[in-house]
Amino acid sequence: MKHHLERLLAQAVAELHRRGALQRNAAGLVQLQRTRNPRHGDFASNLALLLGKAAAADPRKLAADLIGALPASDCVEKVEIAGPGFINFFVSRTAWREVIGEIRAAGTTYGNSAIGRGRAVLVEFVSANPTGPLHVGHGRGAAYGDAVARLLSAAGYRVRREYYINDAGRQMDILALSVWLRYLEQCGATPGGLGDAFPANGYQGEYVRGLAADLHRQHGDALGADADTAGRLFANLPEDGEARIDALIARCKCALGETYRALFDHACATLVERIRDDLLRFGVRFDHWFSERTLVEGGDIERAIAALAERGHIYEKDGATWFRATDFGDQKDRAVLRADGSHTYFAADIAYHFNKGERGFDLILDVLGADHHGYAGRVAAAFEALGFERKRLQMRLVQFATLYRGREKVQMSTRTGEFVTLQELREEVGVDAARFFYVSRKNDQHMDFDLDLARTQSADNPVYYIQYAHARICSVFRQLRDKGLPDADAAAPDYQRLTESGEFELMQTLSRFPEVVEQAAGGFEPHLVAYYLRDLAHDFHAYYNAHPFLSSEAGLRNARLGLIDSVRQVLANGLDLLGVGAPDKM
RNA sequence: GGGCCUGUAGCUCAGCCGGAUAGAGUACCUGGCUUCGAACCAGGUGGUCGGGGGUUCGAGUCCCUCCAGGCCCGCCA
Repeated sequence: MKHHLERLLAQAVAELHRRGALQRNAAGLVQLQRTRNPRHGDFASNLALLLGKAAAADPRKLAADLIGALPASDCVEKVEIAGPGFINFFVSRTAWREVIGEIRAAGTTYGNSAIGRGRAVLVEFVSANPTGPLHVGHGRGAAYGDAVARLLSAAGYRVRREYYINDAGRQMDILALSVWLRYLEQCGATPGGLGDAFPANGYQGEYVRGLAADLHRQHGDALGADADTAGRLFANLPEDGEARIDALIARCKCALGETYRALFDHACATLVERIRDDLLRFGVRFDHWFSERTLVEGGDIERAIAALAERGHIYEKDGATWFRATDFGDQKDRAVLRADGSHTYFAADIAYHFNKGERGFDLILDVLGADHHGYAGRVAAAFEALGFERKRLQMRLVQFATLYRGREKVQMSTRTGEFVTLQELREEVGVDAARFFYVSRKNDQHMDFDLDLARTQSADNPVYYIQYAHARICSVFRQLRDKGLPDADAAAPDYQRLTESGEFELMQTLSRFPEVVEQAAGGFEPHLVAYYLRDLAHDFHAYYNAHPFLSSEAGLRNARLGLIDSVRQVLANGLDLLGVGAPDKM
């Protein structure tokens, strides 16, 4: 509907231009807006105001000329000039009624568009280090990234979801060490347990003991150390915490030799598998799990640095190798190779984005936690420095959800093991409620998540309000069958029978859905869909309370059933875009 | 010190490329089930859009400045 009217306006502009009444063909300026006030019609355009400004002409006269040049259309009841030069469109009732047939014909594809033109897009999200289970902070990135991916698919993009596994860094060594130390406890090599000897900056979560127990079941004491070795393990360690844990890692590698790799791999693979399973239960499926280690072992980091060097963006200083990020708008230059020749975390990410760029995606979207925002600038800088078009790489930051239990703020740290896992959240509030809550705020909006409230007030969650509308409609159709009434579509419904204002409000809201999806996809803003669905559910519930559907008069009944069936369809389509279910009954 | 995000009703938040009288939920008040599901609906109370200046036909929206909160600023990952 909106696009149709926009085309009419664009034709009017072209016509005026052809007649010489307009300096330039400003069809690109055409924009329509849904009105807030019904007295302003259904759609309004400020086109004459914009053109009047550019041409120093009287906007009201321009508006009159535009209206005069407007092609005839059955959709348009009347067109008016208002205020300083707005053009107000009043859409005919017949045109509104057509949306019902459109929706029912399109079914699950209603709302889809082709604005993506089949372009390939890579969406990378979550990408949490496999050093522990996912927690509620990761949940937001998962819900957001997946909803964006669904939106982009609906908008005609070819979408690939990817998870980047940081399986090569020091954090993973710390994890492996932590598991080994717990394993030594299992072997009885450290009588009474490690107590205070366990490094404070190691991973202290209970799941580490679980991994150690797995190892002990599989290997017995074979990966252990005798009491003497275990005793020497903690002798003469550096005072400093970071140096201390690095020394422990070195001793662990030394004690285990080649089997260190097996320990490391077991911990990593187990946690990745757990994360994958966790996300699947959350309704999120990735197409590809990209391992950082494949970059390291495949020589991709050297290649990426060489590519930067070839373009003159690399220099040496203090024995280290630097990327001149400041040439690309970053705050400071960044090290890629340390003085000892090892690569930095950033170097691996340059290689990863080099790889992403070379895979030929038209659009690359990184969904990052807000704590990585300082990091976004340097990645974008490197991407451009590698010769890629900067616009191809888009980043969206997801702000943290601050957790509360009542008034109390919940502190979270993977290392100390104090966190609420995604699994616990799922079990407490359910997938649908959690996902809807996560995406019902803008990604860059800080979020307070009160766990007590989420649990006790789950019935007040807007998601139930929307799902209830869907279930209610399904229930009406069940009633129809129970009463032995004929199928609503036995004869083609005559929607001319719909004349109530509540019915036209519903049709208008229904017709907005494709616009909402388009806008939400274009701006990576799933929250728009969440707000839209609440509006639609509200219009439906109001209609439900005002008018009976199962009227004894078949013509009116079938028309109304057709209308609410299209509401059901749009509710289901919208919820699906957010990864939320649309139950038949609740 | 620098950078990013945020500031809209008591609370939690929307507000599309600047558009007409700033909207929801929640809380509070008043009504509505003998009838398709009351997890619902109707009505009401509630606003200096953080402060100040600027741009213009028009500013919650753009620019400048100040204030407040969150996060980040390593040859860690």
